[in-house]
Amino acid sequence: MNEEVPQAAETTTEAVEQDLPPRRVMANKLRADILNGELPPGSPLPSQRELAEKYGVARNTAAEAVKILESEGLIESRNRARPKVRERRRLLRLGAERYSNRLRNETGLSPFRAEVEKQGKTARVNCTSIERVPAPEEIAERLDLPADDDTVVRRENWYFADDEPVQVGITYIPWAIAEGTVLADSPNMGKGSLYGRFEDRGHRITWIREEIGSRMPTPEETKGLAIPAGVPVIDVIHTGIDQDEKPFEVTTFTMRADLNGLDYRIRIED
Amino acid sequence: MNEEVPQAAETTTEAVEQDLPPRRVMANKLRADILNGELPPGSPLPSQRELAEKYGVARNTAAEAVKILESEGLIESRNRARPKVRERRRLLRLGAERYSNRLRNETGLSPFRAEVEKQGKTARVNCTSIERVPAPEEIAERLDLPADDDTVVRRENWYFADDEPVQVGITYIPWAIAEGTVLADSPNMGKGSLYGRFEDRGHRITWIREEIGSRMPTPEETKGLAIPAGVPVIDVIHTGIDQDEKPFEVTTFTMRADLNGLDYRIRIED
DNA sequence: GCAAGCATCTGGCTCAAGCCAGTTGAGATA
DNA sequence: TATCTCAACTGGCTTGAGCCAGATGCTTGC
Repeated sequence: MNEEVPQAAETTTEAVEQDLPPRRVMANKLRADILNGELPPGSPLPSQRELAEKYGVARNTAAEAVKILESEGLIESRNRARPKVRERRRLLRLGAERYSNRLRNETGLSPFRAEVEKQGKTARVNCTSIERVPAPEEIAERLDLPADDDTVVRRENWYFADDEPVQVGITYIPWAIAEGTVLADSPNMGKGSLYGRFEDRGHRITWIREEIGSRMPTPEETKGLAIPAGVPVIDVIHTGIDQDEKPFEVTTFTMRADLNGLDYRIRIED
Repeated sequence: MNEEVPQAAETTTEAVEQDLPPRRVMANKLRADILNGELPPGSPLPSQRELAEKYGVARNTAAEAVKILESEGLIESRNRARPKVRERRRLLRLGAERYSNRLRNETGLSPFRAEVEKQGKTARVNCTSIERVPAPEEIAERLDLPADDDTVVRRENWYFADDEPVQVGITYIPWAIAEGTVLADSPNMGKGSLYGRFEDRGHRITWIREEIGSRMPTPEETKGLAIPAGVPVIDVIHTGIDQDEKPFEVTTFTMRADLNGLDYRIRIED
């Protein structure tokens, strides 16, 4: 490096520090390095001790700066190994077409499988429990259950793409519909999967309602879905509605937001 | 690879400490107190110094435990005041009906206003900039713009509910459509708002595509939307599509996830 | 060429001490 | 009664010291 070539404008740099505490200044500089490609995705950060020396702060402070970036989702640290700049993963895009009756009849696949395999990954679904329980209030409302008969079948499913857990779904089915069918007691749904069985019982999926929110995961979810720090979850309350406008099924999904997205095409009614 | 599928078990309490580091144990106990109502929403936490003494740890450690809960979105700390248990706010529920042509013609309101006022709040929208720019790649794709003519009007809007900033939207409109209309230069859209003007130009909104994701906010977003720690944002890439299946507008929304949710009712095609 | 063993390094976590700016509430003042 | 002042307190943040378990990489022995 020889002559000083004057910079144009400062697209980024020196708004970085303006009486901010050292850990913030440091975090800002590291963030800039990540965003401008100096620290490309996948590359390990320098050690805390090196960073501390480089920026003239205590190791503690350096660690805090790193933690800031971690909480922003820019950095991933695994156990006690070097933290790395997080790689942007390709999202699973979940649309409404996956519920299509035609698609189901043609492929015989469940909505999740259909979607994941379309995107070139390997799908796996684990049904971890099937129980008969009284419906939680939120669910009873959406299923229009009478107060004196709110028994539902609760089915818990874990969804994997390429052997990585990506979401959990809990399906609630009115007992009146599930009774005496595989819905009530078998993890194996057969051809056409869940919605095939609903159709057998006279409920053809015609509308869905999707209520979508996002929040930070609970500790249980963090553990169960192996969610890295700085990654939220997307919550979806999905209601299946049949040809007679009757809800026949509610599923609550909890999905890792770094691996899943939603993609809907919706007709606007006049 | 044996995936860990956690069980229900442990409805709540005493898995709390099992060789976890003190700050975790402490966080778990505090979390339990919050979830079981001992510390109701809105109530202030004891001071760090009190907590430290109560749990027999250094103040530093107590502060870290609090920070854990903050990052989970359970606690809100404002500047240098006592942290409080976060109150669950009512969500703005954004559906697709707000784009309805009939609704627009009847009320003359923009989609956001229609939705917010329906929910009994006061809506305000600030148009902070209108520029003519080349379309970012993501946008050009969705608008089907030819590479040699990718000029768009970029309109930045800030949305407030009851005077609180809840989302930002950036709308991109092909220059060919905006040229010579208020779309190109005026913050004031007139009756029927944005989509009224599109209709004037022969583009009646018929379909929308909504691509939804979630992530932690950038520092700019945190500042601009006054997002508390532990709250993610919901990203929506919204594409407006007309009666001829032509996209005529793309808007990217960034919304506070603690104040906004989405609620779609979607017809399943056979 | 390969596996096992081992010393080194790293991040996770805790502590005690301390400074500072902003919040808070009680009491004084108008 | 309403406003102002001010001292006490609070959380934010930093430091430097230190312990530990796990990751890492080199060396040794087969």
